[in-house]
Amino acid sequence: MNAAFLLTQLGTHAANRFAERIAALGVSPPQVGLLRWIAQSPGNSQQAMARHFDIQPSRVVTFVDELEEQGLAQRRPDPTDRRVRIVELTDRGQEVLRGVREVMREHEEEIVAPLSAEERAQLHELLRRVAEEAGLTPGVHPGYRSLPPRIARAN
Amino acid sequence: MNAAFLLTQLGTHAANRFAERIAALGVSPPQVGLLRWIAQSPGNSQQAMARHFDIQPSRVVTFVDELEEQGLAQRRPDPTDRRVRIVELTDRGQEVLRGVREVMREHEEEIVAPLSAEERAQLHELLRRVAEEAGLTPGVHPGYRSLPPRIARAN
DNA sequence: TATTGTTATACTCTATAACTATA
DNA sequence: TATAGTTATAGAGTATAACAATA
Repeated sequence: MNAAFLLTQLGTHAANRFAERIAALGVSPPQVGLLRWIAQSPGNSQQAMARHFDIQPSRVVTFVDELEEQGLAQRRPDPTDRRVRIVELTDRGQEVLRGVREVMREHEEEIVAPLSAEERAQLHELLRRVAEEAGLTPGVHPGYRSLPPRIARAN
Repeated sequence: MNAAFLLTQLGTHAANRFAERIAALGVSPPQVGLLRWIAQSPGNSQQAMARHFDIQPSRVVTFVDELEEQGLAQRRPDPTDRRVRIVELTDRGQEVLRGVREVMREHEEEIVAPLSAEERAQLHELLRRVAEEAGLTPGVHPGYRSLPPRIARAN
């Protein structure tokens, strides 16, 4: 079992566990990504969101529709360009986001549970360097675009 | 960016890169998983395969169909139980598997490229312990069952 | 003419259940 | 009555292209 396979295996495991945890808050992993980004970069359009996450604009529509239906975000017209719809969090969305942050802390603790404080720092630094070399955008999940999302993978 | 998120992000990246590499050999990630398992545990039924990978028997049918159409594996009747179909590799399947192993070495080298030999050993050991604590079956990819396989994840 | 957001459509992956042939 | 393999069906997730409103 080489490091690349362990990364794939653990990455999927971590994503699955996180999805289970936030399901209790009524949100999905991509919704969490959007909530966090909306909070951090307020006043942005859906196009900006599509560019940031490198997804299709039509998918942004679906995600924002979901957030709106759940009362976590709302669309607002841009006063300077009537084509644009600015997306912002509702009070309830900010509340859910606080819950998400707590879940993230619990999740992190669970994943690195078997490691000492020193080992955690070591792992973090090694992963950070590998991610940097791979050219990954900090905070943005690369998704599964080119990957047939099936189960019985060897790597 | 905590370790859990880095694992998710890097795991997806590694899986995507591996899928790209083996696409040149004409096989998909799950096909690689099956090829390797068939080679390592010869004479097994499709049911055994479904149990090992924890997937539905109906999916095994699809995967083995694909392998057969590509001439990489073939079904053979079990002499002791006429319900059972034993799956084995063809010569061409074994040849492709050798290519897959070479690709795995190249892939591993690419992922850990920025690390020294000592750091690679460190990372491997840390990942191994985390995977063990998480209860992951060695060599079996956990898949994306409970995870909405979308792109804009926060974790 | 280009851009924002939206809708429509098709395609892939997956889970479930029903079916057949054997045991 | 249970099991191995298969087929059929429906549901998610995704990509693509076309569209209306606006710039």
